[in-house]
Amino acid sequence: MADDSSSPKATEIKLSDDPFANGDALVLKPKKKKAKEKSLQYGKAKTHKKMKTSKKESMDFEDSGDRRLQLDVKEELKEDPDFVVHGKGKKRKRKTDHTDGPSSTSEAPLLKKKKKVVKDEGQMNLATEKKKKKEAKDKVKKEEGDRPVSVKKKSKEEIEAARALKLKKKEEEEKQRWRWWEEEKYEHGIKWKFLEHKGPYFPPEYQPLPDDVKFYYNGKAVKLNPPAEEGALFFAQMLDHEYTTKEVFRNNFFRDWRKEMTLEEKQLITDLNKCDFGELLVMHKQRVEARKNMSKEEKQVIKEANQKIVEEYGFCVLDHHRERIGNFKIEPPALFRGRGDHPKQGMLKKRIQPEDVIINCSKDSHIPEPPAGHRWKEVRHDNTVTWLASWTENVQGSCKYVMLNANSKLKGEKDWEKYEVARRLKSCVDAIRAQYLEDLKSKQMGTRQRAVALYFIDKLALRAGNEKEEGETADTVGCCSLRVEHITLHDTLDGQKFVVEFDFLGKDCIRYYNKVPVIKRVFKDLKLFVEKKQGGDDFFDRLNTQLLNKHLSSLMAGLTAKVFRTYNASITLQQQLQKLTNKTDNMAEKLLSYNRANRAVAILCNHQRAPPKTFDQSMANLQAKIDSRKEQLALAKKELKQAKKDGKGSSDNKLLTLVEKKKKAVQRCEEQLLRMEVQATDREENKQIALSTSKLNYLDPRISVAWCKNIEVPLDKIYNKTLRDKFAWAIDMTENDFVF
DNA sequence: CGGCGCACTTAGGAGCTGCAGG
DNA sequence: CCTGCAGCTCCTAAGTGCGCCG
Repeated sequence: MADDSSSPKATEIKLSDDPFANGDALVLKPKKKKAKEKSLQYGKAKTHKKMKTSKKESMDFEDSGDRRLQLDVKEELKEDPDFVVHGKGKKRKRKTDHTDGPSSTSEAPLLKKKKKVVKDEGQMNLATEKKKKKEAKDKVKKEEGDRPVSVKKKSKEEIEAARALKLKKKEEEEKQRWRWWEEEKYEHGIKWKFLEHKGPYFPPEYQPLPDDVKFYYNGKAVKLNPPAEEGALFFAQMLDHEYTTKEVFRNNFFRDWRKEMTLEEKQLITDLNKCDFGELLVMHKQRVEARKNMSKEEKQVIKEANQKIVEEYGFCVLDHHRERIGNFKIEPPALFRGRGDHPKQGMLKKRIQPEDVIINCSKDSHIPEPPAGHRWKEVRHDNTVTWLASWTENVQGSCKYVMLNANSKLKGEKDWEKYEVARRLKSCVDAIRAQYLEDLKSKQMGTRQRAVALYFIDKLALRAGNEKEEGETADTVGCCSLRVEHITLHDTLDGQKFVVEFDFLGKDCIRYYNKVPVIKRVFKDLKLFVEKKQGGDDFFDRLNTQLLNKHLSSLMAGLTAKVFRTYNASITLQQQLQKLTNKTDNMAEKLLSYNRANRAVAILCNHQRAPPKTFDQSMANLQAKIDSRKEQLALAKKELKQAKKDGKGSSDNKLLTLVEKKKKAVQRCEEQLLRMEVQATDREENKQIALSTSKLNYLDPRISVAWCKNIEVPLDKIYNKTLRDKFAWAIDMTENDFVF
């Protein structure tokens, strides 16, 4: 397993045989897959029937699907004193090792000229790009025109009209789209020249409870003043959630809630356990129910009202173009829901007033009006930042921003740049790997630790792991903040040598569990690092993310720890797609292959999700459908046989057409069955894996676009509307021969 | 030169909705 | 025509990394 070179993670063995090692040599062609590729971790790419899933696909470092169990264990973990080790009473801050900064100069040649490179690559050949995209677009249009109209029984004309309208709208939209990627970039640091907007949208004021809904304390009805009452309602609404059973949540809530009470109320209400929110909860449920049961017309009215709000507040004008704002609504007050064991869960997140909000826009724009009777905290005109409004949130004291939608120029350009940086890493990753392998032997402890950390980041796609203030957030770690207790070293394990077992909570308290064979030198270093340390001690005591990133930026301009995640994710997708897909596959198989390639990335990046609540049920339903279809197929086959028999020797046309008909029926049945089986496989494999995060944030869209073009899969089979909007730049500029 | 705050990306879950399939 | 649920949108928390300041 360990030496499976097809693994996206098996970097140390790949240093020399990386198929992409010499840059552009390799072109992603729609041809057959190479016959002699080593079998990849996902097992059979081809056997669509009976893909028995899960076990086979485990990645090389992963111990037979262990990661799959993680979510189930999450709860237990919280109670397990051996796992959750709390810090030791102070901020986790480290002394830095001064003796071996990233001063080494030998890497210098790696960096070449920066900035320029990105720019040139980005802007290159505007003319040809333009031409090509034009052709591509024409082609699309033609194909759409040729497609036969779906033949439903209903009024064909209506359908036709609707279709035409849709197409027209699409064209319209396309015409309106700002093709910013064809324009010159602004000078460094300038984000816009003109910005105008209406300011954020504030949530509605609190509406006091009707008189017949009462809160009780100690059995007696108490009418609370509105702010306290609002707090009570927040808590009541969450009563069915397990949050409200947690001690920390309850204590935090109660403390903050009391701050909203009048002196009298405060004196009376001293014990949360004596509070009865029952009627509030009932009312809440009734309201939810009522909303659900609204008539179509009522719903339509609400929908239209919302659209009006979006129309008014949801857009801004940025450099002559109307752009969608991502989050124009101020976050309404609520109880803070931190993830995992968050020390601040249950605290009251206060209502934001215009007086808390800073507005950012052009001086010469129409300055947004604050709501009547209010003022803004400040109006500034800073075109070196991308936000339109900001405020400070009271629970964590952090800043919140109103920013543009992902399909905007500002976001898109940054995204494009991100992938270009990752592509530049591709061209020098071999040298960087060689360097850190060398550094594993350094005399400087700091350098060694840096090398090992890089090895993990590169091979396992770990996050950088910034320091966190203790007591402010849940106890989670990344690479640099790993502690001794998160790692177990096995000289041998299950027949493999030098196995490192990781078990820690990462971002969003998602558990990372993995058993990884490492090279001997790394293993030796790891042993060295843990000497004389306790479980709660930092694993890399001479390293932090600043040091690491400083070193990385000396190797390549713009290189930081997170670039490795982007790079390894994208390169993995590209490699897997090439291995898994066949042009001769049918559509369902192609899509399964795409999902599997996507899945390889999601597993690498540890993107998990809670299994859908209805997973087992819906799986069983699907299986039932498959079974009944199988019966149908058997029946159809029998009928075909019969028809053939009857028709043999006869020249009766009726009989012959009957045979043909039956043949078709069998075929159709088979196709449907296959499609369902593929779907079942896909769904099963995806039980606890979230594909969306990597699709949205890590996979260079040009890889997917080129794949679609090459293998003749319509793009909307893999990208929904949002994704197509976000990646419009890539869809527009990518040719079949794109190589990441 | 390290600590901190700001700006921006990445993340999973809740809740809604539209449509496939009965 | 109804309904269940997959897939989407929305929401906001939780990361990364940079640059400023003392």
